[in-house]
Amino acid sequence: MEGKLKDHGYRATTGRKAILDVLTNTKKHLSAEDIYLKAHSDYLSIGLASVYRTLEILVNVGIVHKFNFRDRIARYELIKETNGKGSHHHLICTVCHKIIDYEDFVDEELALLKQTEKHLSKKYNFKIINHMTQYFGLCEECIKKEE
Amino acid sequence: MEGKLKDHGYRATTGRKAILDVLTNTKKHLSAEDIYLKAHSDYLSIGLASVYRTLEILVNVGIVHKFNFRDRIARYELIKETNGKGSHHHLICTVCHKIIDYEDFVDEELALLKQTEKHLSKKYNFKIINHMTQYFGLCEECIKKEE
DNA sequence: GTCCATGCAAAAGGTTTGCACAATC
DNA sequence: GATTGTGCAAACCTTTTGCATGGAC
Repeated sequence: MEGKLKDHGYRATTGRKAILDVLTNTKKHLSAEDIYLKAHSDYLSIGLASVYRTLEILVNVGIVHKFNFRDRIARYELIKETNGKGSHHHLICTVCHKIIDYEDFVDEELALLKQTEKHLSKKYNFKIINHMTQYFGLCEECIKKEE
Repeated sequence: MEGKLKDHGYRATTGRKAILDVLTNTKKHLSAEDIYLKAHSDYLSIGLASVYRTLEILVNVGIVHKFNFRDRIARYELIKETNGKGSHHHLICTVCHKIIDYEDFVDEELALLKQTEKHLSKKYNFKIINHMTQYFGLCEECIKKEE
């Protein structure tokens, strides 16, 4: 993964490695500040600005995916290359903003999405790199609270 | 549509009607500032803060959908009630940030999404209100530029 | 007439940028 | 040793909020 940085002419500095480490070893949907705080344990002097700069590079290089849910806080996660169904399927509660990742039923969904991808690529001459599906609605607790 | 405002206890003011008008009569993916600028032609004295306040209400009431693409600018569009396949399928170029809406192939896609929706609702006790699919990649022009 | 909505300006808060210093190759 | 990356603080820009005034019911 550090190799990918060097391939693109970027240096593999201690700070960047620390950030990659954080992304590798934690749950998803981390904000820049989350990453900044966690990276401190490995590498005390890192600054928030560098975290942002590194994340931008990682997104451009294709290692990291940047999300925007409903709020203005960007969230980041590693792109898993093992299969296409890693991570980008979410249930988002519009009341409490909780995010549930689901991994079920993704196989069948994926089959169709792949097919659609093929159609779309051809029709719009668009090179698809990845995708994201979001369902908006009410989570269990917020349904109860509404009653 | 104004009725829906009143049902929820909100007043149907001139400014709010102007905003609904803008949303009804323009293309999608408008930012708050876009709406603010366009609303000025109908209703000169409207302020940006009121646009934000109105948009928040419209989202809560379920008339408008709020999007976040890659940047920090929120975008808004009317929710079409006629069918489920109105609007929330996008191809997003990660280089030039162009957004292409596609309407093709949505029928089949929708069938599966609906099915997945049912499964997910049951499993997570989540009440799904709407969904969005985004494909990230490179648009035709940006592919050419890369060469 | 009461209460809600508005406009303006100021504040908030996530992200970006300028600059001198430090680290990498 | 040259160039790229970093930390800090200040700037930026979208969105939110406070408050006195205006408009809807």
